Amino acid sequence: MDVREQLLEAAVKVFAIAGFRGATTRRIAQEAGVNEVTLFRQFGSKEGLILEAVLRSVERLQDEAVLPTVPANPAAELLDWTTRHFEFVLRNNRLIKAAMADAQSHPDMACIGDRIGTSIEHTLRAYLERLRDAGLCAPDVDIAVASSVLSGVVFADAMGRDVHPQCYPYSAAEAPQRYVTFFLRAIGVRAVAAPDSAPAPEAAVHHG
Amino acid sequence: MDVREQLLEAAVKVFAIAGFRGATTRRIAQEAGVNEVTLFRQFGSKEGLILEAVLRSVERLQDEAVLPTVPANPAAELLDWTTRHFEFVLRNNRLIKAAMADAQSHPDMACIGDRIGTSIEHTLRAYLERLRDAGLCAPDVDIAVASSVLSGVVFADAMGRDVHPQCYPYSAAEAPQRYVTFFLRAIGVRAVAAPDSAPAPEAAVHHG
DNA sequence: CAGGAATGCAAGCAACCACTTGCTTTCCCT
DNA sequence: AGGGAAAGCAAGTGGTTGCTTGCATTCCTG
Repeated sequence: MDVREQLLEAAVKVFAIAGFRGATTRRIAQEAGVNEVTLFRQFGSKEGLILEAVLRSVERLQDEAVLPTVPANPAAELLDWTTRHFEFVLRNNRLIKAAMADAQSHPDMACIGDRIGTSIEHTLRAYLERLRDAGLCAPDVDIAVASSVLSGVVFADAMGRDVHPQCYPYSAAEAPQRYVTFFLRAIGVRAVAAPDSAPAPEAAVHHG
Repeated sequence: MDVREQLLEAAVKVFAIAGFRGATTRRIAQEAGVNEVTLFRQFGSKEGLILEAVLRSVERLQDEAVLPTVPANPAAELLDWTTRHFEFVLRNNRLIKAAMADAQSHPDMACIGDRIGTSIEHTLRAYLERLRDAGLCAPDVDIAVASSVLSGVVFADAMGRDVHPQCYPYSAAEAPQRYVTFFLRAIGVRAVAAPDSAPAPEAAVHHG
């Protein structure tokens, strides 16, 4: 494997654990199995390395969770999005925490929050608007609030489950299903109606 | 004002901005308008100071948001709790971010997350259980999920509104009302309360 | 095989860090 | 007024950090 690649991987790893100040060049180089001098020869400075590493790490996983352009099976589609989004935030738990904390003194780091924000904006909220326009949920639902609620509970769970687990008596595996069930009821989506248009991608939701 | 007090206030302030490693003793002392040596004479070490400062700061606000033992007006009571909790997290936005990030390398710092968690556990969730037992909401609501949803959206909004404001087209002032309205509908609480028991829900928020 | 580029290694530099020491000054209490 | 505790001040100590330098080694290519 390339030396640059090893350094980039080690940089995100150490940064997620120790933050910007705690991620020393010696530690990153050791983690990468590379001499510290090579780090500076390749990236010029610690800042250059960490910034490039975090940016690349964010870009790589921008589109893991997607939603269809035209809603067919809200229950299954929202469960799929919620599960993927939840697992993504859970997997990058520490990286997100570190980036959020360092974003103040290091504004370029805010990209990760911005990326997640625009992702939610352009997928979940747009989907919910189409859902409402298609008459598949209650017509008077506040879409912006609904979007914030679903993405918010997913974010809070993924960020806080390890810190205060007493708030989450259900496992991480079943959390998305529970949130989606609650959410569907909140926005007035019927338990699945088998429409004539499209069959259900997954038989995850039982019939009513 | 006491020198200890000045140092404790300066410590939380600087820690919230710069994190544990970034909060140097020189900077804290300067922010407090106190000689650096006094810091060590009073608290022994940087760790002792910051830990005591953060702990005290957390304890101070554990009792800001409360809920009644016996539910009377769910809409007003939940709006009051949500508003106070939201304003608390919003006000301590950066402190929470810094503590979350440093909690990994500094386990004693995790108390802030733990404190918030138990606060939610012992106030909101217990309240919702009583609400259900009193027949004031739908009987089949998943209380743990409902509690996570309301506290989650409040947390996510307060933590992310400054980073990706495009997700929050409504102002911070009206956010609690919107979330509570959405939430009440989700758990099946009727919009009405007895007109003689309490006036408009907004009246319960200010003038405390 | 020759030569240049990339990497490793040892050492070091200036800055900053938490923390200490010795001494002077201020302030409070009787 | 006087004595002791608390605070300020200047200087310094050992350790760490980002980054550099000089040189030996490896590796790839023509």
